[in-house]
Amino acid sequence: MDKYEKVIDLAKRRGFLWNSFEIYGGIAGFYDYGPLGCLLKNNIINKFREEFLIKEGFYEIESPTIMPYEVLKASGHVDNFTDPIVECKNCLESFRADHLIEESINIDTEGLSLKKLDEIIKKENIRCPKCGGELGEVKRFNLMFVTNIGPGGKRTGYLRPETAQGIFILFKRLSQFFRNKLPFGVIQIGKSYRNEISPRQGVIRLREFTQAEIEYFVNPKEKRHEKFKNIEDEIVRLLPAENQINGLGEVEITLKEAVKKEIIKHEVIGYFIYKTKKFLIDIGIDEKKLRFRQHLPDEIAHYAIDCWDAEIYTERFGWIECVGIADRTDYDLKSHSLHSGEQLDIFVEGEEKEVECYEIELNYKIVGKIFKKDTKMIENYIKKLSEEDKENLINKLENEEKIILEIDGKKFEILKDYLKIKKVKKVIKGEKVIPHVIEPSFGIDRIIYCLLEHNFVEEEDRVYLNLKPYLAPIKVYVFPLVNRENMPEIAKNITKMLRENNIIAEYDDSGAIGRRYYRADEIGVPFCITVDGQTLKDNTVTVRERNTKKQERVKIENIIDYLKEKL
RNA sequence: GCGCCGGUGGUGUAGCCUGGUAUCACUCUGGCCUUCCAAGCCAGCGACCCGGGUUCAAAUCCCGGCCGGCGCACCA
Repeated sequence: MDKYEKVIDLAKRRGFLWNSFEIYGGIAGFYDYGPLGCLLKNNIINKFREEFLIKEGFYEIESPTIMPYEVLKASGHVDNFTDPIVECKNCLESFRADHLIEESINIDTEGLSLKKLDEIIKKENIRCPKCGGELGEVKRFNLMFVTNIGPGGKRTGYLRPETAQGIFILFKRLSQFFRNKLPFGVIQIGKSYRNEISPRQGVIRLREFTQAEIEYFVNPKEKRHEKFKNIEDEIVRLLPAENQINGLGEVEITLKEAVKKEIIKHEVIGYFIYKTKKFLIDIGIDEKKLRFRQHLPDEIAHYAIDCWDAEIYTERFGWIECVGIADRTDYDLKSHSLHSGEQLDIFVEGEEKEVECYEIELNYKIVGKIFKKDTKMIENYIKKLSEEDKENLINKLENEEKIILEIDGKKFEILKDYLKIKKVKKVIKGEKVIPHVIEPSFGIDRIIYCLLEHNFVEEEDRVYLNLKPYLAPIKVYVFPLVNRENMPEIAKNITKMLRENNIIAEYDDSGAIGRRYYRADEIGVPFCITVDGQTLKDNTVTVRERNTKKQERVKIENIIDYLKEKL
């Protein structure tokens, strides 16, 4: 039995993780969180909120998990989140088109279009490897789950493949919420869906999984971070792209140096690498089993300029990607702006500059009488002119005494005295920019598995989960040492008192005391309270700490304070 | 999705080859006992992955599916 098996076995037996739909045979890629798993997951997510929402001043939003076609079209998922497949016309079996070609004629199909793949199959007369039948057209298999919105299936929807898009499309609302000041950070925590071809490795690769994503919007010209100097001496373990290419290993380096040497592109990414490390270590990931690996040039998304994965070491799977930290630039906002027609930018105050420009107003007394209803149209036209166009117009008017404006197919003759032209000096305080977005994206399910594995401790005579008290699903077990002399009643009352003080506690009086300790240890209960003979005399109980097994006598009336201090 | 291997109470298993409804241990539940780390005693709950075929009869043989493991592929 390897460690993975031991951990999953424990998780299943004790109610952390279960295969979904088990009584119907199960479906790969789906897992249920049982009672303890759910508590643990919520505790982790709350820690995430503490670290990013409270301490960083980010805010959380929650958007739908079903998204209309347009959103995913704009994000590129409809077109690019796909594999090319081809179906046999005879036996209806599906194959990866690119692989079929590579196998049959041994050429590289990287980057070829569907059409091209189709042509190759026709030209080379590639046939079904199973039955020899003719192959159909090459199609895309999209890894998104498709659904219909509303009756009649008129609108196509998809289950979101990432939570990020929900944030991007709220950009206008969000920038207003943050009073139009960069930088700002937005969090979304929730389910995402990918119809994986062959999900395996338990909870590591799921079709429905929980992401906690941050989109941190920054001025493209300002990728420094105000808190970087506080953390720049922190040493991190990095595996830069260059080292991977040259077969070199990891480096231990301060963030300051990594940014200075341009291993890490800029301070913001550096800062999030620090925050990610802090969060993971705070919840109990083993620091020795954590590293940050930079994406290689051929694996990084084309729109990203730097990307680092927090990788966590597991005994069975080796290093697995649990967090991705990417600078996605303005790709998403630009794309949504283009497709939606909304301006997704923000005004950034910059250096004060004095510029000369013209102000043009209509001389309404004259113009109004002449153009009547069309006046408004001319007014709008003039307002929208750029500085350059204004200058051209004014010059022309000077030279030719009149100009003809053509607006919406109508022609208007404008004379010099129709306009009031003023040359003014204006102070410009900034410009409109499309923010860049730095995205740390956490795979919560993977992190939970790694956390369980790293904190699964085997001793000669017991197994325990070394969960931090604040993360442990159940905080306290309460036992009567023996089931007589009122001890069960006292223990039950203590359990009740703990629960009334918001401490999750369980009562257990079955079997011998050792067995109860064992059961509690196995699910990571940090404290066990035992009511014994002495309790009857002086109202004290023993509090036993999970890892050390050491006991301390505490007065019942002080129990709540005692525990709250440690949780 | 391909190839190989596997699937029996909650867990680990015996039985499968050579067809006749299932072994043992642990866990779990209730009780007794027990004054601090899986003690003991009594009683109890609990399983042949699903579907089809062969057969008087299928956990057992055959086929398909599902799930799991490994290898390949995939992982924007």
